[in-house]
This record gives sequence, structure tokens and C-alpha cells, in this order.
Amino acid sequence: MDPYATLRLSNQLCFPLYAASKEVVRAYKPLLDKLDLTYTQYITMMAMWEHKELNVKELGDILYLDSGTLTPLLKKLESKGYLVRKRSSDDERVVMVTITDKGMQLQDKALSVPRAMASCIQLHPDEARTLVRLLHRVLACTEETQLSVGSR
Amino acid sequence: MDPYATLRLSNQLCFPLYAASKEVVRAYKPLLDKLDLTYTQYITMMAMWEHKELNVKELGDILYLDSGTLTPLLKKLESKGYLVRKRSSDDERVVMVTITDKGMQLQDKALSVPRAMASCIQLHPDEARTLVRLLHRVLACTEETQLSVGSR
DNA sequence: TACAATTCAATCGCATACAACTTGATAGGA
DNA sequence: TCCTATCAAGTTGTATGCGATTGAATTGTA
Repeated sequence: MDPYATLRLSNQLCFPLYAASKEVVRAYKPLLDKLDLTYTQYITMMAMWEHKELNVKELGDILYLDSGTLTPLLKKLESKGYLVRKRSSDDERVVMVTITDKGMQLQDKALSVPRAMASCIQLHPDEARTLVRLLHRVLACTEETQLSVGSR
Repeated sequence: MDPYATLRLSNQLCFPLYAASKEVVRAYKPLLDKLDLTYTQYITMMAMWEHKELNVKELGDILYLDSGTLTPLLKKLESKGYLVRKRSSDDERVVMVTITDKGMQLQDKALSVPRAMASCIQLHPDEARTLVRLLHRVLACTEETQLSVGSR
């Protein structure tokens, strides 16, 4: 038995996870180009379509992103007119992000995206559910790790 | 029924995939810091430990990365002394990447990494196998898409 | 109520990712 | 053998991601 077997790419869990994530994001690109959104902008809009108003920290908790990534991204989405950033008057540390009418309208155009992706990723509904469940399990594990180390 | 239900983050397959990948890579960071490797450098070294010699295109096919990412990465690993880049004399277009003795020695230090990650990601072996299998299925789907669009 | 600890967003630096393009080399056909 | 299509690697420009730090605001506490 190869003593280095655990270091083979084919034996890793992380590598197919990393590769599949990248390739799926890449597969989204031609669809999102039509909306003039990047993938990260797209998931940010998904969070905003659902919640209408969130501060930067809440958005980061939902998307697993920090302010270093979100701040420039939100400025870009604001410059496109899809949302508005405004420092809270209750607590001056907090910046509230609110979706605009134009941002809400984008949701209709975006409806075609999940449809097109579903036809691209051919998984049985059962398999897709299993995959999502296991991914959430992995996320729960890593979140514990983050907690024990401290801070996001 | 919400007509926009397919646009909810919680109903997406892509989002947990994207988030889990990022969080797992993040969980690797403290382990890889000890080896002075980034995650991308780590998987590149995994491919090199296994194959000893590969050209840039072969490496890209294995890692799902293109030359735009690999060229600077390989130069960095070369500067650390872990591998050597040399243009092929058979075909001047091709750059061969070969692992050095120092690169091979790094493998021993790296053995602790998969162990530490396995104890962090608490999945039953069965579940881990299922997850890997489904991820490979997703990768196969996206590869078809790439082929039909043309080119990597 | 001072004041230290914490929190939040922004900024900076570094390392990816990748599309598009360039350059040099090879292959295949008229 | 020319000549064009293709190919491999490198370069450039844009968009993330994230750790570390900063600065302003708020909270908890002695």
C-alpha cells in the first residue's frame, strides 16, 4: 500500500469539491453574461431578492463572504442601480443595503438561469437532494472550526 | 407557491457547492501555512508527487486550471525549489514541469494535512464516498458543456 | 461615568481564476 | 513546399477571496 495514498488527488474530498465548484461557476458565466452579473453578484442579488434589506455583516453571514469582498462588490451593484448602500442612523457602524425597484425587476430576467443550469447539471432529484444535504454537513463542520478558531 | 422559489439560495445546488468549497479551502489554510503552500500550490504539488513530470497543459487538465493561473503559480513553486520548468526540445511550444528532490521531500511533511482535515470534516466514510461520487458526476456534466461550447 | 474591549465596514496586500489576446511553433492540406 | 489552421504557453485586465489592519462607533464594566 502506497504510504502517500492519502495525498493522491483521486482520494481527496476537497479536490473534486474545489473543481466542481469552479466548473459550475464557469458554466454559469454565459447565462449570467446576459444579465451583466458575475457569479458573486448573482448570489448577492439572490440574497437581496429574498430579504430586500440587509446590512453588510448579515449579507456576509448568508453568503460566507467578508467585507473585504463585499464592499467593492456592493459598490458595483449600487453603481448599476440594483441596490442602495446607506449608513444606519441607529448605529453608525452599520451600512444597510436595500434593493431598488430596478433590482427587483432583474429577478424576472434571472428566472431563466436556474432553469438553464438544471438542464445542464443532469442529476436525479434524489441525488441532488443528497448532494445538497452532504454539502450542508460539510459547511456545518467548517463553521465549527471557524468558531473554535474565533471570528469570521 | 412563490414563482421565484428557484432563485432562493436555499433551493440552489450551486450555492452550497460554492460555499463549501470556499470554507474547506479556508480550513486548509492554517495547515498549509506550516508548509508555506497555498491551496492551489498544494494541489499542484499533489499532482506532481504522483506524476513526477507533466507539461503545463496536462497539469491544467488534471487540476481544471488554465495557463493564466498556472504559469505564475509554477514560477513561484520553481522559485521555492520544488520543481523545474523547462521548454521541451521535441516541441518548443511545450513546457515540461519536473519535480525536484526537495519537492519530493515535501511530501513527507504534507502527510499530516489529510489526517488533520479528515478529523475536521466529520463525515462517515460512506457519506464521503457518496459525496465524491456525486461531485464527479457534476464535473462530468460541466465537462460536456465545456466540450460543446468548445475549448478550455 | 471614564475607559477598555468589541464590533462593523473599509482598506490594503497577496494569490488566485479566467476570458481574451499574443507569440512562437507545429501540423495538415493544396 | 508553401500556407493556413491549430496549438501551447505566456500576458493582460478584471473580479474575486481573504487575512490583517485601521478607524469610528458602541458596549460592558469597574
